[in-house]
Amino acid sequence: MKLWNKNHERLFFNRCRNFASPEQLFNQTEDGRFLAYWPKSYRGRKTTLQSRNSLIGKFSEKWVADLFRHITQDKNLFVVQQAQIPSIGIGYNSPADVVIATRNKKVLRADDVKIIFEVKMSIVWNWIYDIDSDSLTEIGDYRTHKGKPSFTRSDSILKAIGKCIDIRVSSIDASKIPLVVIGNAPLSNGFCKKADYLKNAGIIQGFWSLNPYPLNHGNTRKSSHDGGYMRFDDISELKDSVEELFVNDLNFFSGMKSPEQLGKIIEIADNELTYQEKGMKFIKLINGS
DNA sequence: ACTGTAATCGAATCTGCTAT
DNA sequence: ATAGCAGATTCGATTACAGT
Repeated sequence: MKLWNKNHERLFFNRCRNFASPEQLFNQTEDGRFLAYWPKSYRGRKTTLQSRNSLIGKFSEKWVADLFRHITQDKNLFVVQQAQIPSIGIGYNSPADVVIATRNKKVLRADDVKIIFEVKMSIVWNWIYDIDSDSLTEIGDYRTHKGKPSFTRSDSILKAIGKCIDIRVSSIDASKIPLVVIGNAPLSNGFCKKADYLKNAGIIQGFWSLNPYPLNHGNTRKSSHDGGYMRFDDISELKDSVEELFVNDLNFFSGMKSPEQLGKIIEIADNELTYQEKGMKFIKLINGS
C-alpha cells in the first residue's frame, strides 16, 4: 500500500466516471477543455465547481479509513467511518470522519475511542480530461492552479481547529482522546507554529499530511519544529506515529492540570462566542495566563 | 388517524474571490 | 499571506400539508 499520490487521484476520477458526468467532475473552459482546476493563467469565464466536493470528500475519507484499517489489522481494533460519540457532543448530524475504536459500532462511548481523525483532503494536482479517449493527463501541481489544497488553506485549517476545540470543550470524557487532522498537502507557513502550539497545549495531536511528494519538483517541509505538522513518506512511519499516540494517550493531560482545574478552564472557555475565541481562551488558560 | 409527498432546514463537502 | 465570505451541491432528518 502506498500513501497519497497521483494514481489515487486518477483512480478517483475513473471511479466517478461510472456514474458522474465530466461536467460534474471538471471545470469546463471556454474552448471546451475539462480541467480539474482553473490554471493561474486562465483568463476566460469561470464558475466555481461544487458537484465534485462531496465526491472527493467521501472518496478520501474512505481511503483514509482503509489505510488505517490496514495499519491496525492485526490488533483488536476497528476503524469506523462517520462515528457518533454522543457523550462528547459528536451526534448524528456532525459525526467524526474516521475513528479507531475498540468496538465496531457507529455509535460509540468515549472510552471505546482510541483516536479521532478529521479528514481534509482534496485533489492536489491539476488534470485534463479528454472526453474522446476517456483519458486523464496531469498538467501541473498546485502551484500552477488557483485552487489551494486542504492544508494550504487557512480557513480549512481553522475549521478543523474549531471542530477539535468543540470536542475538547464539550466534555471531560474527550480529554483522553487524541485528535489528528489528516490532509494531503503541506501545512501553510503561518500555521506551523500554531500547529506546534496546539500540540504542546494538548488540543490537537497533529496535522498529518499523507502525501509524500506533493510537488512535481522541489521539496516540501517534512515537519514543523515540534512535530505539530508532519509529512509521512511511507506507511511504516505512519504506523509508528499512531502507535506512539496509543502509548501516550493514557496520561495526556496529567502533567498539566487536575481534572477539577481542567473542568473550570473548559467552562470558562466555553463562555466565549466563536470557536476561535473558545480556542484562544482555552489555550491562554491552560498555559496559566 | 394514517399515509405519502413536498418543502424546509442544518450540516458538511471543497473552491474562488476579496479585503486587509 | 491570512482571514473571512459566498457559493453549489448533497445528504438526512424534520416539518408541513394534502388526500385518503
